[in-house]
Amino acid sequence: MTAVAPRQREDGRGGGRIRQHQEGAILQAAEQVFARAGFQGATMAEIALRAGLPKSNLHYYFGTKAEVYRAVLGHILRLWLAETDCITPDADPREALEHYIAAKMRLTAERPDASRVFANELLHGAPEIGDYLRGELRTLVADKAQVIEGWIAAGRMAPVDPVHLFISLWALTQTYADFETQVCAVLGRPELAPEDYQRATAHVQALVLRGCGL
Amino acid sequence: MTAVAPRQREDGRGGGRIRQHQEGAILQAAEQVFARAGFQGATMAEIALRAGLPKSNLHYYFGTKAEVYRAVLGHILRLWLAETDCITPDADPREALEHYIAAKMRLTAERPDASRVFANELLHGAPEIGDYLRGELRTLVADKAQVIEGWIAAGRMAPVDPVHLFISLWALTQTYADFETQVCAVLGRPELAPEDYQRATAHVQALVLRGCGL
DNA sequence: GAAAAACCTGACCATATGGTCAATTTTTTA
DNA sequence: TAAAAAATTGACCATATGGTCAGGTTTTTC
Repeated sequence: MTAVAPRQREDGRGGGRIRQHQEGAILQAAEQVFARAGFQGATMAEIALRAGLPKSNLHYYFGTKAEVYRAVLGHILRLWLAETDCITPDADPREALEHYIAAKMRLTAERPDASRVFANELLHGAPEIGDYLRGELRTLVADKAQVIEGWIAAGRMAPVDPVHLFISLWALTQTYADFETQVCAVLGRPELAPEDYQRATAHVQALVLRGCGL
Repeated sequence: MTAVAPRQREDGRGGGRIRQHQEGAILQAAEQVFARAGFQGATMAEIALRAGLPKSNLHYYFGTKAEVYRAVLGHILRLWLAETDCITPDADPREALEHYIAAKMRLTAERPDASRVFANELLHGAPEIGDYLRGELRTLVADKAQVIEGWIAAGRMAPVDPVHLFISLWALTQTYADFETQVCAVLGRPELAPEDYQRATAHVQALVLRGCGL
Protein backbone atom coordinates (compact mmCIF):
# COMPACT_ATOMS: atom_id res chain seq x y z
CA MET A 1 0.00 0.00 0.00
CA THR A 2 1.17 3.48 -0.69
CA ALA A 3 1.95 5.03 2.63
CA VAL A 4 0.82 8.57 3.05
CA ALA A 5 3.86 10.41 4.28
CA PRO A 6 2.80 12.41 7.31
CA ARG A 7 5.06 15.43 7.04
CA GLN A 8 4.13 17.27 10.17
CA ARG A 9 5.35 20.82 10.03
CA GLU A 10 5.32 22.66 6.77
CA ASP A 11 8.97 23.53 7.27
CA GLY A 12 10.01 19.92 7.09
CA ARG A 13 11.18 19.88 10.70
CA GLY A 14 8.73 17.18 11.63
CA GLY A 15 9.03 13.47 11.07
CA GLY A 16 11.60 10.98 12.22
CA ARG A 17 15.36 11.05 12.01
CA ILE A 18 15.52 9.46 8.57
CA ARG A 19 12.85 11.74 7.19
CA GLN A 20 14.76 14.80 8.41
CA HIS A 21 17.88 13.70 6.66
CA GLN A 22 16.27 12.66 3.39
CA GLU A 23 14.10 15.72 3.08
CA GLY A 24 17.16 17.86 3.67
CA ALA A 25 19.06 16.10 0.92
CA ILE A 26 16.11 16.35 -1.44
CA LEU A 27 15.58 20.05 -0.83
CA GLN A 28 19.23 20.80 -1.38
CA ALA A 29 19.31 18.82 -4.62
CA ALA A 30 16.04 20.35 -5.75
CA GLU A 31 17.30 23.88 -5.22
CA GLN A 32 20.18 23.20 -7.59
CA VAL A 33 18.03 21.56 -10.21
CA PHE A 34 15.26 24.16 -10.11
CA ALA A 35 17.86 26.92 -10.27
CA ARG A 36 19.44 25.49 -13.37
CA ALA A 37 16.35 24.37 -15.24
CA GLY A 38 13.34 26.19 -13.83
CA PHE A 39 10.19 24.43 -12.70
CA GLN A 40 9.22 22.85 -15.99
CA GLY A 41 12.76 22.01 -16.97
CA ALA A 42 13.55 20.30 -13.70
CA THR A 43 12.88 16.56 -13.65
CA MET A 44 12.10 14.42 -10.67
CA ALA A 45 14.62 11.92 -11.98
CA GLU A 46 17.46 14.40 -11.78
CA ILE A 47 16.48 15.65 -8.36
CA ALA A 48 16.40 12.07 -7.15
CA LEU A 49 19.76 11.35 -8.74
CA ARG A 50 21.42 14.33 -7.09
CA ALA A 51 19.81 13.53 -3.77
CA GLY A 52 21.13 10.00 -4.10
CA LEU A 53 17.89 8.05 -4.01
CA PRO A 54 15.57 6.35 -6.47
CA LYS A 55 12.76 8.36 -7.97
CA SER A 56 10.04 6.37 -6.26
CA ASN A 57 11.59 7.13 -2.92
CA LEU A 58 11.53 10.79 -3.73
CA HIS A 59 7.81 10.43 -4.39
CA TYR A 60 7.44 8.86 -0.98
CA TYR A 61 8.56 12.12 0.62
CA PHE A 62 7.03 14.57 -1.82
CA GLY A 63 3.96 13.43 -3.67
CA THR A 64 4.38 15.76 -6.61
CA LYS A 65 6.97 17.98 -8.21
CA ALA A 66 4.94 21.01 -7.25
CA GLU A 67 5.21 19.95 -3.62
CA VAL A 68 8.99 19.82 -3.79
CA TYR A 69 9.00 23.19 -5.49
CA ARG A 70 6.83 24.78 -2.84
CA ALA A 71 9.04 23.40 -0.10
CA VAL A 72 12.13 24.86 -1.78
CA LEU A 73 10.45 28.24 -2.15
CA GLY A 74 9.33 28.19 1.47
CA HIS A 75 12.92 27.59 2.48
CA ILE A 76 14.05 30.54 0.41
CA LEU A 77 11.41 32.97 1.62
CA ARG A 78 12.68 32.51 5.13
CA LEU A 79 16.05 33.82 3.95
CA TRP A 80 14.48 36.81 2.25
CA LEU A 81 12.69 38.07 5.31
CA ALA A 82 14.51 39.53 8.33
CA GLU A 83 17.63 41.22 6.93
CA THR A 84 15.74 44.49 7.17
CA ASP A 85 16.17 44.37 10.94
CA CYS A 86 18.82 47.05 10.77
CA ILE A 87 16.38 49.57 9.29
CA THR A 88 14.88 51.27 12.35
CA PRO A 89 13.93 54.88 13.12
CA ASP A 90 16.83 55.38 15.49
CA ALA A 91 19.49 53.78 13.32
CA ASP A 92 22.01 55.80 11.36
CA PRO A 93 20.76 55.80 7.75
CA ARG A 94 24.22 55.41 6.35
CA GLU A 95 25.13 52.46 8.52
CA ALA A 96 21.74 50.84 8.12
CA LEU A 97 21.80 50.91 4.33
CA GLU A 98 25.43 49.89 4.19
CA HIS A 99 24.63 46.95 6.41
CA TYR A 100 21.53 45.97 4.45
CA ILE A 101 23.38 46.00 1.16
CA ALA A 102 26.21 43.95 2.60
CA ALA A 103 23.77 41.41 4.00
CA LYS A 104 21.83 41.05 0.76
CA MET A 105 25.03 40.74 -1.21
CA ARG A 106 26.35 38.10 1.15
CA LEU A 107 23.17 36.11 0.69
CA THR A 108 23.52 36.47 -3.06
CA ALA A 109 27.10 35.24 -2.98
CA GLU A 110 26.46 32.37 -0.61
CA ARG A 111 23.15 31.09 -1.96
CA PRO A 112 23.04 32.02 -5.63
CA ASP A 113 20.83 29.05 -6.45
CA ALA A 114 18.25 30.19 -3.94
CA SER A 115 18.23 33.59 -5.56
CA ARG A 116 17.80 32.02 -8.98
CA VAL A 117 14.86 29.87 -7.99
CA PHE A 118 13.22 32.94 -6.51
CA ALA A 119 13.99 34.99 -9.62
CA ASN A 120 12.55 32.31 -11.85
CA GLU A 121 9.38 32.19 -9.83
CA LEU A 122 8.98 35.97 -10.10
CA LEU A 123 9.83 35.96 -13.76
CA HIS A 124 6.92 33.66 -14.46
CA GLY A 125 4.42 35.67 -12.51
CA ALA A 126 4.93 34.19 -9.04
CA PRO A 127 2.13 31.61 -9.30
CA GLU A 128 3.15 30.06 -5.98
CA ILE A 129 4.27 33.01 -3.89
CA GLY A 130 2.08 35.79 -5.20
CA ASP A 131 0.07 35.81 -1.99
CA TYR A 132 3.19 36.13 0.10
CA LEU A 133 4.39 39.05 -2.01
CA ARG A 134 1.10 40.91 -1.71
CA GLY A 135 0.82 40.03 1.97
CA GLU A 136 3.82 39.72 4.24
CA LEU A 137 6.36 41.28 1.94
CA ARG A 138 4.21 44.27 1.08
CA THR A 139 3.50 44.95 4.74
CA LEU A 140 7.15 44.67 5.62
CA VAL A 141 8.16 47.05 2.87
CA ALA A 142 5.44 49.51 3.83
CA ASP A 143 6.76 49.52 7.38
CA LYS A 144 10.33 50.05 6.38
CA ALA A 145 9.32 52.69 3.88
CA GLN A 146 7.81 54.64 6.76
CA VAL A 147 11.11 54.50 8.57
CA ILE A 148 12.90 55.88 5.56
CA GLU A 149 10.26 58.58 5.11
CA GLY A 150 11.03 59.53 8.68
CA TRP A 151 14.73 59.81 7.93
CA ILE A 152 13.99 61.99 4.94
CA ALA A 153 11.57 64.23 6.86
CA ALA A 154 14.27 64.70 9.51
CA GLY A 155 16.68 65.79 6.80
CA ARG A 156 18.94 62.84 7.48
CA MET A 157 19.05 61.75 3.83
CA ALA A 158 18.05 62.98 0.39
CA PRO A 159 14.42 62.57 -0.68
CA VAL A 160 14.10 59.21 -2.39
CA ASP A 161 10.98 57.17 -3.03
CA PRO A 162 11.44 54.51 -0.36
CA VAL A 163 9.57 51.69 -2.07
CA HIS A 164 11.44 52.22 -5.31
CA LEU A 165 14.61 52.31 -3.25
CA PHE A 166 13.92 48.80 -2.00
CA ILE A 167 13.19 47.64 -5.51
CA SER A 168 16.53 49.12 -6.54
CA LEU A 169 18.42 47.49 -3.73
CA TRP A 170 17.04 44.06 -4.56
CA ALA A 171 17.81 44.53 -8.24
CA LEU A 172 21.34 45.79 -7.61
CA THR A 173 22.32 42.90 -5.40
CA GLN A 174 20.49 39.94 -6.89
CA THR A 175 21.65 40.67 -10.39
CA TYR A 176 25.00 39.22 -9.39
CA ALA A 177 23.43 35.82 -8.81
CA ASP A 178 20.54 35.80 -11.25
CA PHE A 179 22.47 37.12 -14.22
CA GLU A 180 25.88 35.89 -13.18
CA THR A 181 26.59 34.71 -16.71
CA GLN A 182 26.21 38.21 -18.08
CA VAL A 183 28.20 39.73 -15.22
CA CYS A 184 31.02 37.26 -15.77
CA ALA A 185 30.99 37.95 -19.48
CA VAL A 186 31.39 41.71 -19.21
CA LEU A 187 33.88 41.43 -16.35
CA GLY A 188 35.87 38.92 -18.37
CA ARG A 189 35.81 36.35 -15.58
CA PRO A 190 35.12 32.61 -15.89
CA GLU A 191 33.19 32.85 -12.62
CA LEU A 192 32.69 35.31 -9.78
CA ALA A 193 35.39 35.10 -7.14
CA PRO A 194 35.10 36.46 -3.59
CA GLU A 195 37.03 39.58 -4.65
CA ASP A 196 34.46 40.22 -7.35
CA TYR A 197 31.70 40.15 -4.78
CA GLN A 198 33.71 42.52 -2.59
CA ARG A 199 34.12 44.96 -5.43
CA ALA A 200 30.45 44.63 -6.27
CA THR A 201 29.44 45.29 -2.68
CA ALA A 202 31.65 48.35 -2.45
CA HIS A 203 30.35 49.62 -5.76
CA VAL A 204 26.69 49.23 -4.85
CA GLN A 205 27.23 50.76 -1.42
CA ALA A 206 29.03 53.76 -2.90
CA LEU A 207 26.42 54.27 -5.61
CA VAL A 208 23.45 53.98 -3.31
CA LEU A 209 24.82 55.93 -0.36
CA ARG A 210 25.89 58.80 -2.57
CA GLY A 211 22.60 58.44 -4.40
CA CYS A 212 20.80 58.91 -1.11
CA GLY A 213 22.94 61.89 -0.22
CA LEU A 214 24.80 60.05 2.53
CA MET B 1 7.52 15.60 -49.34
CA THR B 2 8.74 17.77 -46.56
CA ALA B 3 9.92 20.95 -48.11
CA VAL B 4 13.07 22.41 -46.67
CA ALA B 5 12.19 25.97 -45.87
CA PRO B 6 14.93 28.15 -47.31
CA ARG B 7 15.03 31.00 -44.82
CA GLN B 8 17.53 33.24 -46.44
CA ARG B 9 18.77 35.85 -44.04
CA GLU B 10 19.18 34.96 -40.41
CA ASP B 11 17.09 37.95 -39.45
CA GLY B 12 14.04 36.55 -41.16
CA ARG B 13 13.97 39.30 -43.77
CA GLY B 14 14.34 36.82 -46.59
CA GLY B 15 11.67 34.66 -48.18
CA GLY B 16 8.47 35.56 -49.90
CA ARG B 17 5.67 37.83 -48.87
CA ILE B 18 3.76 35.10 -47.05
CA ARG B 19 6.84 33.90 -45.24
CA GLN B 20 7.52 37.42 -44.01
CA HIS B 21 4.10 37.71 -42.56
CA GLN B 22 3.93 34.28 -40.97
CA GLU B 23 7.36 34.42 -39.45
CA GLY B 24 6.50 37.77 -37.95
CA ALA B 25 3.34 36.39 -36.40
CA ILE B 26 5.19 33.35 -35.10
CA LEU B 27 8.00 35.36 -33.56
CA GLN B 28 5.56 37.67 -31.85
CA ALA B 29 3.56 34.78 -30.44
CA ALA B 30 6.71 32.95 -29.44
CA GLU B 31 8.04 35.93 -27.51
CA GLN B 32 4.91 35.95 -25.39
CA VAL B 33 4.93 32.23 -24.78
CA PHE B 34 8.64 32.01 -24.01
CA ALA B 35 8.32 35.01 -21.68
CA ARG B 36 5.55 33.39 -19.71
CA ALA B 37 6.77 29.81 -19.61
CA GLY B 38 10.48 29.76 -20.36
CA PHE B 39 12.06 27.56 -22.99
CA GLN B 40 11.08 24.20 -21.55
CA GLY B 41 7.66 25.35 -20.46
CA ALA B 42 6.76 26.78 -23.83
CA THR B 43 5.00 24.40 -26.19
CA MET B 44 4.96 24.48 -29.93
CA ALA B 45 1.21 23.90 -29.78
CA GLU B 46 0.64 27.10 -27.84
CA ILE B 47 2.92 29.16 -30.01
CA ALA B 48 1.05 27.88 -33.04
CA LEU B 49 -2.29 28.62 -31.44
CA ARG B 50 -1.35 32.20 -30.62
CA ALA B 51 0.12 32.72 -34.05
CA GLY B 52 -3.12 31.40 -35.52
CA LEU B 53 -1.82 28.46 -37.49
CA PRO B 54 -1.66 24.68 -37.09
CA LYS B 55 1.37 23.19 -35.41
CA SER B 56 2.60 21.48 -38.54
CA ASN B 57 2.63 24.79 -40.33
CA LEU B 58 4.74 26.23 -37.58
CA HIS B 59 7.19 23.40 -38.17
CA TYR B 60 7.26 24.32 -41.82
CA TYR B 61 8.81 27.67 -40.92
CA PHE B 62 10.90 26.63 -37.95
CA GLY B 63 12.11 23.06 -37.88
CA THR B 64 12.55 22.88 -34.13
CA LYS B 65 11.57 24.72 -30.99
CA ALA B 66 15.20 25.68 -30.46
CA GLU B 67 15.16 27.37 -33.84
CA VAL B 68 12.18 29.51 -32.90
CA TYR B 69 13.83 30.34 -29.63
CA ARG B 70 17.07 31.41 -31.29
CA ALA B 71 15.16 33.61 -33.71
CA VAL B 72 13.34 35.31 -30.85
CA LEU B 73 16.60 35.89 -28.99
CA GLY B 74 18.24 37.27 -32.12
CA HIS B 75 15.40 39.72 -32.44
CA ILE B 76 15.87 40.81 -28.85
CA LEU B 77 19.62 41.21 -29.01
CA ARG B 78 19.20 43.75 -31.75
CA LEU B 79 17.17 45.84 -29.30
CA TRP B 80 19.80 45.51 -26.61
CA LEU B 81 22.62 46.87 -28.70
CA ALA B 82 22.82 50.50 -29.80
CA GLU B 83 21.16 52.50 -27.00
CA THR B 84 24.64 53.25 -25.74
CA ASP B 85 25.13 55.64 -28.67
CA CYS B 86 24.72 58.61 -26.37
CA ILE B 87 27.76 57.64 -24.33
CA THR B 88 30.66 59.39 -26.10
CA PRO B 89 33.76 61.20 -24.83
CA ASP B 90 32.41 64.63 -25.74
CA ALA B 91 28.93 64.14 -24.35
CA ASP B 92 27.80 65.63 -21.09
CA PRO B 93 27.92 62.80 -18.54
CA ARG B 94 24.73 63.89 -16.87
CA GLU B 95 22.74 64.10 -20.06
CA ALA B 96 24.21 60.92 -21.46
CA LEU B 97 23.35 58.81 -18.42
CA GLU B 98 19.93 60.41 -18.08
CA HIS B 99 19.25 59.59 -21.70
CA TYR B 100 20.55 56.04 -21.44
CA ILE B 101 18.41 55.29 -18.39
CA ALA B 102 15.34 56.75 -20.08
CA ALA B 103 15.96 54.69 -23.20
CA LYS B 104 16.47 51.44 -21.31
CA MET B 105 13.41 52.10 -19.20
CA ARG B 106 11.33 52.83 -22.27
CA LEU B 107 12.41 49.53 -23.78
CA THR B 108 11.51 47.78 -20.55
CA ALA B 109 8.07 49.35 -20.50
CA GLU B 110 7.35 48.77 -24.17
CA ARG B 111 8.76 45.28 -24.59
CA PRO B 112 8.57 43.60 -21.21
CA ASP B 113 8.24 40.17 -22.79
CA ALA B 114 11.47 40.65 -24.68
CA SER B 115 13.19 41.55 -21.46
CA ARG B 116 11.79 38.46 -19.77
CA VAL B 117 12.93 36.08 -22.47
CA PHE B 118 16.37 37.59 -22.24
CA ALA B 119 16.34 37.36 -18.44
CA ASN B 120 15.27 33.76 -18.56
CA GLU B 121 18.06 32.91 -20.96
CA LEU B 122 20.62 34.56 -18.65
CA LEU B 123 19.14 32.95 -15.58
CA HIS B 124 19.76 29.54 -17.06
CA GLY B 125 23.33 30.21 -17.98
CA ALA B 126 22.84 31.73 -21.44
CA PRO B 127 23.32 28.48 -23.38
CA GLU B 128 22.36 30.17 -26.63
CA ILE B 129 23.79 33.67 -26.32
CA GLY B 130 26.85 33.07 -24.19
CA ASP B 131 29.12 33.71 -27.15
CA TYR B 132 27.43 36.99 -27.89
CA LEU B 133 27.83 38.09 -24.28
CA ARG B 134 31.52 37.24 -24.20
CA GLY B 135 32.04 38.72 -27.65
CA GLU B 136 30.11 41.70 -28.93
CA LEU B 137 28.61 42.78 -25.64
CA ARG B 138 31.86 42.59 -23.73
CA THR B 139 33.66 44.63 -26.39
CA LEU B 140 30.92 47.22 -26.41
CA VAL B 141 30.99 47.54 -22.64
CA ALA B 142 34.77 47.75 -22.58
CA ASP B 143 34.60 50.61 -25.07
CA LYS B 144 31.98 52.53 -23.17
CA ALA B 145 33.80 51.88 -19.90
CA GLN B 146 36.78 53.67 -21.38
CA VAL B 147 34.62 56.67 -22.14
CA ILE B 148 33.43 56.77 -18.56
CA GLU B 149 36.97 56.36 -17.26
CA GLY B 150 37.79 59.40 -19.33
CA TRP B 151 34.97 61.39 -17.75
CA ILE B 152 36.20 60.39 -14.31
CA ALA B 153 39.83 61.23 -15.08
CA ALA B 154 38.69 64.65 -16.27
CA GLY B 155 36.90 65.16 -12.96
CA ARG B 156 33.54 65.32 -14.69
CA MET B 157 31.95 62.72 -12.43
CA ALA B 158 32.68 60.79 -9.24
CA PRO B 159 34.93 57.72 -9.46
CA VAL B 160 32.73 54.73 -10.14
CA ASP B 161 33.69 51.34 -11.52
CA PRO B 162 32.32 51.72 -15.06
CA VAL B 163 31.62 48.05 -15.75
CA HIS B 164 29.79 47.63 -12.49
CA LEU B 165 27.92 50.80 -13.33
CA PHE B 166 26.59 49.20 -16.49
CA ILE B 167 25.61 46.11 -14.58
CA SER B 168 23.76 48.35 -12.13
CA LEU B 169 21.97 50.25 -14.86
CA TRP B 170 20.73 47.07 -16.49
CA ALA B 171 19.59 45.67 -13.17
CA LEU B 172 17.83 48.86 -12.11
CA THR B 173 15.83 49.18 -15.29
CA GLN B 174 15.06 45.60 -16.26
CA THR B 175 13.84 44.68 -12.82
CA TYR B 176 10.63 46.53 -13.67
CA ALA B 177 9.88 44.05 -16.45
CA ASP B 178 11.50 40.86 -15.19
CA PHE B 179 10.16 41.06 -11.67
CA GLU B 180 7.06 43.08 -12.42
CA THR B 181 4.99 40.83 -10.17
CA GLN B 182 7.10 41.72 -7.16
CA VAL B 183 7.18 45.40 -8.08
CA CYS B 184 3.41 45.47 -8.42
CA ALA B 185 3.02 43.68 -5.12
CA VAL B 186 5.07 46.12 -3.07
CA LEU B 187 3.67 49.14 -4.91
CA GLY B 188 0.17 47.83 -4.32
CA ARG B 189 -0.72 48.00 -8.00
CA PRO B 190 -2.54 45.38 -10.08
CA GLU B 191 -0.19 46.21 -12.94
CA LEU B 192 2.33 48.88 -13.86
CA ALA B 193 0.77 51.95 -15.45
CA PRO B 194 2.62 54.56 -17.49
CA GLU B 195 2.84 56.80 -14.42
CA ASP B 196 4.57 54.03 -12.54
CA TYR B 197 7.18 53.80 -15.23
CA GLN B 198 7.62 57.57 -15.13
CA ARG B 199 8.15 57.49 -11.38
CA ALA B 200 10.54 54.57 -11.75
CA THR B 201 12.52 56.39 -14.42
CA ALA B 202 12.76 59.54 -12.33
CA HIS B 203 13.79 57.52 -9.31
CA VAL B 204 16.53 55.59 -11.08
CA GLN B 205 17.83 58.72 -12.76
CA ALA B 206 17.97 60.60 -9.46
CA LEU B 207 19.63 57.73 -7.64
CA VAL B 208 22.25 57.08 -10.29
CA LEU B 209 23.06 60.66 -11.16
CA ARG B 210 23.49 61.61 -7.54
CA GLY B 211 25.36 58.34 -7.07
CA CYS B 212 27.76 59.40 -9.78
CA GLY B 213 28.17 62.84 -8.28
CA LEU B 214 26.27 64.57 -11.06
C1' DG C 1 -2.06 28.86 -68.60
C1' DA C 2 0.99 25.40 -67.29
C1' DA C 3 4.95 24.16 -64.71
C1' DA C 4 7.36 25.00 -60.56
C1' DA C 5 7.86 26.62 -56.24
C1' DA C 6 6.03 27.77 -51.94
C1' DC C 7 2.74 26.86 -48.57
C1' DC C 8 -0.61 24.17 -45.73
C1' DT C 9 -2.37 20.39 -42.85
C1' DG C 10 -4.40 16.13 -40.47
C1' DA C 11 -2.77 11.94 -38.99
C1' DC C 12 0.76 9.73 -36.94
C1' DC C 13 4.95 8.31 -34.04
C1' DA C 14 8.70 8.14 -30.52
C1' DT C 15 10.05 9.58 -26.38
C1' DA C 16 10.36 11.76 -21.97
C1' DT C 17 8.53 12.22 -17.74
C1' DG C 18 5.31 12.66 -13.67
C1' DG C 19 3.24 9.65 -11.01
C1' DT C 20 1.39 4.79 -9.13
C1' DC C 21 1.72 0.48 -6.80
C1' DA C 22 2.56 -3.80 -4.54
C1' DA C 23 6.01 -6.17 -2.44
C1' DT C 24 10.06 -6.02 0.57
C1' DT C 25 13.27 -4.34 4.03
C1' DT C 26 14.53 -1.47 7.83
C1' DT C 27 13.51 1.00 11.96
C1' DT C 28 10.82 2.02 15.90
C1' DT C 29 7.77 0.88 19.57
C1' DA C 30 5.99 -1.55 23.58
C1' DT D 1 11.46 -9.90 20.39
C1' DA D 2 7.30 -9.43 18.08
C1' DA D 3 4.16 -6.30 16.13
C1' DA D 4 3.59 -1.94 13.98
C1' DA D 5 5.18 1.88 11.55
C1' DA D 6 8.24 3.93 8.40
C1' DA D 7 11.11 3.64 4.52
C1' DT D 8 12.65 1.62 0.07
C1' DT D 9 12.36 0.09 -4.62
C1' DG D 10 11.79 -1.83 -9.46
C1' DA D 11 8.31 -2.34 -12.63
C1' DC D 12 4.77 -0.20 -14.73
C1' DC D 13 1.37 3.25 -16.83
C1' DA D 14 -0.79 7.47 -18.85
C1' DT D 15 -0.03 11.49 -20.95
C1' DA D 16 2.05 15.43 -23.07
C1' DT D 17 4.70 17.03 -26.52
C1' DG D 18 8.36 17.66 -30.17
C1' DG D 19 8.72 16.33 -34.48
C1' DT D 20 7.62 13.65 -39.19
C1' DC D 21 5.34 12.87 -43.44
C1' DA D 22 2.58 12.33 -47.53
C1' DG D 23 -0.47 14.47 -50.05
C1' DG D 24 -3.20 18.58 -51.15
C1' DT D 25 -3.77 23.71 -52.20
C1' DT D 26 -2.30 28.21 -53.31
C1' DT D 27 0.90 31.42 -55.26
C1' DT D 28 4.51 32.68 -58.26
C1' DT D 29 7.09 32.41 -62.43
C1' DC D 30 7.86 32.41 -67.32
